[in-house]
Amino acid sequence: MRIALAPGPGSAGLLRRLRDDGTPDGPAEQVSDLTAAVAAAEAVGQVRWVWRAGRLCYPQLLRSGVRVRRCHDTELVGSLLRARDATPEAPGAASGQGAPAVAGAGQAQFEFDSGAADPAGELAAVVELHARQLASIQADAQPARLALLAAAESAGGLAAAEMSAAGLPWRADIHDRLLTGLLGERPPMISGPPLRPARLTELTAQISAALGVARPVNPDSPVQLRQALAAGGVRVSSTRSAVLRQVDHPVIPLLLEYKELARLYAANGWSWLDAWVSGGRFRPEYVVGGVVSGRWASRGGGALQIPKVLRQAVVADPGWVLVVADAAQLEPRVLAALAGDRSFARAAAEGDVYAAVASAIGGDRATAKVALLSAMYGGSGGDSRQSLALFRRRFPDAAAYVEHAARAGQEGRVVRSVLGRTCPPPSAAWRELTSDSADPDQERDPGAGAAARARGRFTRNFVVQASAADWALVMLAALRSLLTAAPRSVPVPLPELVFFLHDEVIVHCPTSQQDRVVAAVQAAAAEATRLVFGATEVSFPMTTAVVGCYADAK
DNA sequence: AACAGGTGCGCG
DNA sequence: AAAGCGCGCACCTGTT
Repeated sequence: MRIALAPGPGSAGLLRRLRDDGTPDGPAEQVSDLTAAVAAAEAVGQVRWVWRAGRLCYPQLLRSGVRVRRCHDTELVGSLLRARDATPEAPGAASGQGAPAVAGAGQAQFEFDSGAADPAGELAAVVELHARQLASIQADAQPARLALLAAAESAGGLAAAEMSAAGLPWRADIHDRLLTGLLGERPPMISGPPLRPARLTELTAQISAALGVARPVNPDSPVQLRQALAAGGVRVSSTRSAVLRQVDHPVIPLLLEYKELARLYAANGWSWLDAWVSGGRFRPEYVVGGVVSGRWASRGGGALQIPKVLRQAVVADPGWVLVVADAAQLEPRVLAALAGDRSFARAAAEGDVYAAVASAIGGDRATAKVALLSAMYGGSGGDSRQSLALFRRRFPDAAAYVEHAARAGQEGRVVRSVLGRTCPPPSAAWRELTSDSADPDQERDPGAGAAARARGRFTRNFVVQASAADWALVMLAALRSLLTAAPRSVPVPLPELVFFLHDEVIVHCPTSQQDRVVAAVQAAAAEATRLVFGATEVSFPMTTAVVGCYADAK
């Protein structure tokens, strides 16, 4: 059963039952307590809520303790369909001029036109959009796959809101102790230029002394630092750690230590703690579909870049544990399943893919890993050349799959993930830059080849990264539903999804539930593999660790 | 004072 | 000859 929903005014809202094709099945109904109405409908049966966006509608429900199982998120589905239908401007090959930008056919088709301050207007818009989106999915060349993607993306919207509401358990006291140990006491908050923690001040002085400069150098300034290094006879192309590490000079260890600590202080120091951790939880805001490949992004708090040292602060509540699960070597396995390469699929059938590839190409594991990464990322650096050639000879179908995607990108075409997520078309500037000139006298821009190859690397990687994101999203959706659907003879708090990062998920659960959660993770992975890739020899194992502290997972 | 773009580094 | 994919965020620098 589908029910369209529009919130407001206040705690009231509008509901309208829909048939499975999206047409209304009755009149719109006003309810005075929307949350209660949603809870009541969820208790009775399997509802798919049809709403403008979980991002907008769901947090309110969660605050009242109401969860929903399924939804159709017109905002998220709309952005999938817009990406699919986006058409680049006509190539400017003949004239060398970029053709004027023409809105793609689907450009305006899946958007909200009303500001929807009025619930009736929003409900009508939702109902109409939903029907149009269902029809558009049915008209796709691969309707079943796209429908799965739409459902998974919508479920992702639910999971994201639930994870933000639950929060990642975070011990501010441990974090604070860690900072103090590494940086010294927290600098007092005063007006004027911010004070540095003691350890950073100390290092700054030592760095200036080691460089023998009269005026103190600000190590945060690449310009100043490069000048000071040059004055000391050290010439570097940049002040990146990787570059500095190759230099032999007494100041280098000081600089490397400074960089590491300054980064921790700036990105995840006390201010971060004040801003993002409250009530023992870190509550990031996830942006579902925020990356073109379908990976999630985040807004504020740098949720997807928590440094490894801070994992010490992620500690389960008393009587609870963290189940940390990670899809092992996801991208190579995805390539194996995508490409239908028999030999490669056999290599990815179990165990360590890199080791299996190594024995197939007669090299060591590290070489095999470089070859695989080069195949998936488009690298061609000196060391990878030979191993990549071996890889291509031994696994021709896998190599051909990514090379085909690279060629499409270079030629300005788009590529799609296994479930039909489409990469963006090239920009007008790219087309302009790379278009062949009809005028033989006109110099071709020397950057044209580089731009074409860069797009080739992007689409080469897109088919793998986006298909991996498809798999992970379906896995997350399956896990979410397994965790909440589990029968509970004794009332025990439900396990909670608390973190998701590309190929890794953390569930916080009562200790008594840990075995069930681990089993659910494995079941979710198997389900995702079946739904996304059908019958395949490739396995997608998930490693799981049951720990009290995130830092103790692998 | 505010902004844009570059640099650098954290994560996968 | 140059060369790996995708992000978010903080700081610096030059400009308005």
